Amino acid sequence: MQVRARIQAAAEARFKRYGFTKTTLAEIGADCGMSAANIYRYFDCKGDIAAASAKQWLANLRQDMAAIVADSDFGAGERLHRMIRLKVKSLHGLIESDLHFEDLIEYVCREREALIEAHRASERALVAQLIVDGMGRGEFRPLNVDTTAAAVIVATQIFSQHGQVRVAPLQELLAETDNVVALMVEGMLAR
Amino acid sequence: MQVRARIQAAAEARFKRYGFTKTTLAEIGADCGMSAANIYRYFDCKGDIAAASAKQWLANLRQDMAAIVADSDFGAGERLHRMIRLKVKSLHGLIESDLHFEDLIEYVCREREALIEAHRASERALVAQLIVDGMGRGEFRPLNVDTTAAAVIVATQIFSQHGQVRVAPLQELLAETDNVVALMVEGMLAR
DNA sequence: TCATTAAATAATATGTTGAGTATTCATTCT
DNA sequence: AGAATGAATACTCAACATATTATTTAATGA
Repeated sequence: MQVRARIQAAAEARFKRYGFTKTTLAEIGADCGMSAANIYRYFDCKGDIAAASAKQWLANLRQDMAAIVADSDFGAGERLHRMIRLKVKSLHGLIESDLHFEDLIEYVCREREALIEAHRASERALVAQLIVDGMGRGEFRPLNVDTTAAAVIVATQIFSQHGQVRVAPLQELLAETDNVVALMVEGMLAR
Repeated sequence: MQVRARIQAAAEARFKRYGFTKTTLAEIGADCGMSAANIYRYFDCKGDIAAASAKQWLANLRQDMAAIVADSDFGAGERLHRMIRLKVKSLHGLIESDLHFEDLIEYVCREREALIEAHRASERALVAQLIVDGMGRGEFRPLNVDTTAAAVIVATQIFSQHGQVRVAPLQELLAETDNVVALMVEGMLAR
């Protein structure tokens, strides 16, 4: 395994078990059989390791969402439902895993806004793709694709905020999510 | 003016100018010509004074929203738009007023969740009323009133979070709000 | 030359103290 | 008795010292 990947894996394991702030570079280095200083040959700073993990997690999520979008066995509305549900479930699972990922999530949300915003842009693109597809099928009425995609993402954003996710049980979150998406899909359908 | 009201007014003036945390009970007392200790005859704690102010502000907002709901010159969809816009504009105005209300808002959101939740319940009730009215007019299709009202409130909630409000300019917030509401209203319309 | 480290430095977190403030209470005033 | 206060107490916050940790640098070994 490449050194960089080994470092990232070791760091991820510790972030998971002890949290981001309570993990030291010395510990990560020791896990990889190297000094803390040497880590800087592979990452510019501690936060970059966390960011790399987060980026990968988001990329996985995106891939799973893309798979749903691509599955044309289902209607566009149905796929939208599934996509948003997946997103909510994934984040909830991460937070509820009783591991100590919370401060890593907080760090990334606070210090790496660009990462989050890029992911959100990808989500908008996926929804846009779904909308185009839905219009092509005659399932959706003619819509302003970008505006509508943005509206869907922002309206469901609340269900992916850790503050929100922490307090509500998954079932409740999913029920509310479904209601919001259902209403929006209904607004998108062709008459 | 009643003593309690005088205290509240004096506190509000200072909260507005200097912020919640930087205002001391001694100052509020001095403004009312009394000792800090005596304030405790009228409020149980400092936070209760802030809560009373917030409660009143929310009650005002609710009243303005109710006025919009009651104005049957407009269609239900149009009234929903106006109601949500008013909410977004009001909070934005409060935060942008360059006064120092921010820490008071944070305090209330953090320590007085019940107040916020009660207000949100009122909002849901107003939207529910609007939906019933819209259905009565034949403007809306038959809907599950409570579920739909909850969906509208939660989907637009993001526009009333100070974290969100602080970063985005009002015009942008309003545009996004309108897009979300428009899509949901479209989903509510009778065919 | 590249990978690595120990040691130096910078930044951050932790702990401690003192000052300031919220809250309580015994007492005074009316 | 109800209204109010000064003084006592408890709590919170800012400033400072200390310890940990992140990051840089100069030096070493492959």
